[in-house]
Amino acid sequence: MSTRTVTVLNVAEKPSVAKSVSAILSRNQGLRVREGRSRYNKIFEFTYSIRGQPCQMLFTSVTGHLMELEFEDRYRKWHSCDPADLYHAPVRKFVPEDKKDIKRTLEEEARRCQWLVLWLDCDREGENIAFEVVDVCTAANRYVTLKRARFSALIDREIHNAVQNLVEPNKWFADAVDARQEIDLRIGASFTRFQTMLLRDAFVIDTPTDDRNLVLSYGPCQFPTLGFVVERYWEIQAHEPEEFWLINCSHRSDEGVANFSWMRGHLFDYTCAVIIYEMCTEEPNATVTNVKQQEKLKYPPYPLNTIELEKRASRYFRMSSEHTMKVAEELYQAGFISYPRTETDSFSSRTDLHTIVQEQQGHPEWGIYAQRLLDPGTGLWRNPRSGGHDDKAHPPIHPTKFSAGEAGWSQDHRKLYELVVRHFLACVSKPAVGAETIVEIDIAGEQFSVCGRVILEKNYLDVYPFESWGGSMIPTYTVGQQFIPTTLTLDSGVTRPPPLLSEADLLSSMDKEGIGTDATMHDHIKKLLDRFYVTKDSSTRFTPTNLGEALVMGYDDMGYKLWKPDLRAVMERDMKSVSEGVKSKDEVLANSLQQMKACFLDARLNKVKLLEAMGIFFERSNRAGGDELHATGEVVRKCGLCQESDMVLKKNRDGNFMVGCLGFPQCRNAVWLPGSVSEAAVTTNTCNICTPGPVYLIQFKFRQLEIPPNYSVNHLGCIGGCDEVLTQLTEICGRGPRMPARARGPITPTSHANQSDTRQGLCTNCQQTGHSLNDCPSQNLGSRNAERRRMNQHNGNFDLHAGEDSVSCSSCGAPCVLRTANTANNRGRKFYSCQSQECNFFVWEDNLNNSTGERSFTRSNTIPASNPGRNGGRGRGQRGRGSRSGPHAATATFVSATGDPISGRRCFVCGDPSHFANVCPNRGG
DNA sequence: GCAAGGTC
Repeated sequence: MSTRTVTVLNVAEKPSVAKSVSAILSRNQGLRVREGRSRYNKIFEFTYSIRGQPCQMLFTSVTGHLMELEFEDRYRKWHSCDPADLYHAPVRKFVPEDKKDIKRTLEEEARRCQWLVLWLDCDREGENIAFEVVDVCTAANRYVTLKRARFSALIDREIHNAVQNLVEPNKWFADAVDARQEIDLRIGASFTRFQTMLLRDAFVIDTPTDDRNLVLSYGPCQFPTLGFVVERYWEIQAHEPEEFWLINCSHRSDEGVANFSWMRGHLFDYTCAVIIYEMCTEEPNATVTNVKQQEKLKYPPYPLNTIELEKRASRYFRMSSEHTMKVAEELYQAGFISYPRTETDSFSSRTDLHTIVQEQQGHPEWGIYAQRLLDPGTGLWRNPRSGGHDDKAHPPIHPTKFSAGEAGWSQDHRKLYELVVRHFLACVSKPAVGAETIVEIDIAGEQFSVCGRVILEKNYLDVYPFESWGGSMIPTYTVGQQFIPTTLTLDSGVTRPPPLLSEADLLSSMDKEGIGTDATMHDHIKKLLDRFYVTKDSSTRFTPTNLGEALVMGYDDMGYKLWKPDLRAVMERDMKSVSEGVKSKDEVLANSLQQMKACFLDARLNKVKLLEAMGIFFERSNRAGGDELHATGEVVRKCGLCQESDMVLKKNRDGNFMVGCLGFPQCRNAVWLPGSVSEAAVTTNTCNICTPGPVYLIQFKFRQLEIPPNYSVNHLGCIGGCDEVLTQLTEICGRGPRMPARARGPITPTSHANQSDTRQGLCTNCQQTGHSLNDCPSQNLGSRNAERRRMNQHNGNFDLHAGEDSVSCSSCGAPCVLRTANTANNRGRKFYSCQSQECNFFVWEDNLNNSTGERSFTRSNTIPASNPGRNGGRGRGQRGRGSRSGPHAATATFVSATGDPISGRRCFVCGDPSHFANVCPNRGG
């Protein structure tokens, strides 16, 4: 061991780490600081001893990556080569202009050093940056000795331990990043050039930018992010509202009101609901069967990491994630909050949490709370929970300096600082405590329940007003107590589509699927907005633009998952293999690029899919010569929306008919016609109902196999809104162009609030353009259609291929045919349908067999046997007489749980076929 | 003019 002092160049990934580590190692003794070439990256100097070796330590930093990857010059220009060449064009790493000063500092300092110690973040990117630093330093001084400091937190013990146990840099980690960079560059550049050059000039793309400057970028992170937005949008469009029924019960006493909920939730079968409701109203006496009292805790949030900060700022303040990170960065630079880019959501046991709280005691708004927190007598303190993530480099985001507001702060600086402080104080507080009482009652064998809650201690909620926990008082009940409900109603509702994705939803999806990193997610979201792929409304919800939807649709029609997270997931797995030494960088690169090139070439062969998808939304540009997709058709009426142009009948390339406004794209009024239309021609006959006229009638011919048997193949119809046949067939068969085929995966009925803001001009009832929900022509038909569905459950597209398994209709005796439903909710489900056009009988096949599952619970024509007590011989004489064996009827007779045949057309109280029992005037009570 | 990843 030489006793001669060696000079050691230490390099951290960012200035803050250089400063912290220098302070720890020098113990703030003899620490000097001087300027480097870069104004942000200072150089700290102090003496230290590494394993007995006296060292003159120089500590500086970079700012993230020092180098970028680019194609060689001759491939840089867009028209310099075929985009497919970019999969093998030579690439090089270089130091960009704005990093040259850091490079010069490293070169100058390296020349006078014997050792180089790499203090970059201990993750893959950090390891890669370490090798960039090594490249620069060894080019200036090839004799320098390389060492890596491996640390897991910026705390004394870790740092001293790291410097006394220096290791070798990990090439595998760095290789993994090299592979990722190269794949991202080649895929991104090739697809971006391809789709931009293919589409930009071929269509009139109405974006706020000059067409010539429009870039239709593709990237392995931005496209899956776009995919999340489009997928949700399609889910909303494919949603078929479904009517459901539920029984509500309330009870008012001297102590207040209790609103009981039906424990079945709701039923989709009206007849079932009516039967049960009937039983309840006939024996309305309620018996309290259970009173459950329990203490409930509402826990404070986990310590704050980047994604959570972005999500909460979006939810509480509607700040964009990009703006949040900008403001957080400024607060960090000014020393008010800790480092804002961190995955960590648990505090190290060594963090001095009390001191952080102490600093906040003087704040006019939360100072008192901080004082209470520190007073052991209050018992308010509780050690923070662990969220389970630790990036080993930074603590959770927390306040680092007291402020009651600074002169230069904007409202957003104040809000974000307040969020960070209140979140921190909440984390070290006790959970809120509530007392919950759940009361269950039985009415005629049906169970109902209500929950009351009293907040006993607010605790953390006192300092965290962003979260709330509602209390609700209910009267006192005892088991066995009986009462007559104040109200007992049969109510209806309709399933709603899920809402558009909010910024917080989007961040969650990206986080879950591994798209981007905590430091880049907001960039990808911003990129979608900058590229005009999506728009964001005032409640931070995202809608794809026509451009965004068309691009995703084009690749989807090719059958590629380029807009799904899968590609990124595969790359992530490959990177992991490289970083573990399981695969080599070259192997992964060769394999991955070969596959992606094949995919690229295939996509280019199938470019017509992209063109077709774009053609649905955009006019062909004259620049590209001609407009084959929008040939002018016959005039049907004057457009009621723009009141300028004519609406004409058109046939799209995919064979579907529509009536669209010639003012397109300025006016987007359109009526989509049923997908089952095979021929359509405008006649000279006019409608004498629809205004403003004239509205010319259209002679339609439908494909027989695609419409229910009780509809005629030929139909003279009106698109003005008066034509119920057309409306029904549109509902049954789906609209022509695209939406029915877009429903991906099961669409779960949800009860979210009505869609407030979908794409402009799109009706939320029928999803067509040209009118709003309020004046939707299908709106008033909705209830009639629901009624029709109840009467005649032929609510599907029918495939008449399976005719052999026939049974006799129990209603009229005619043969029944086994068919397959083709609606979104029942696609593939078999049912028997009577062949007689006069008879409406049908029964689901799985109700005849012993099928099980939720579907039979919610949509079955028989009452589920979830409540066997109901058949206990109560009610009117005939009820309970039935020979029902299990949850499903064993014969083709359409029966209720009680065994009663159900005609579906008469009132159960008076037998009158003109109404149902819930509105029967003879029902009484 | 293209990606995504660091960071001021």
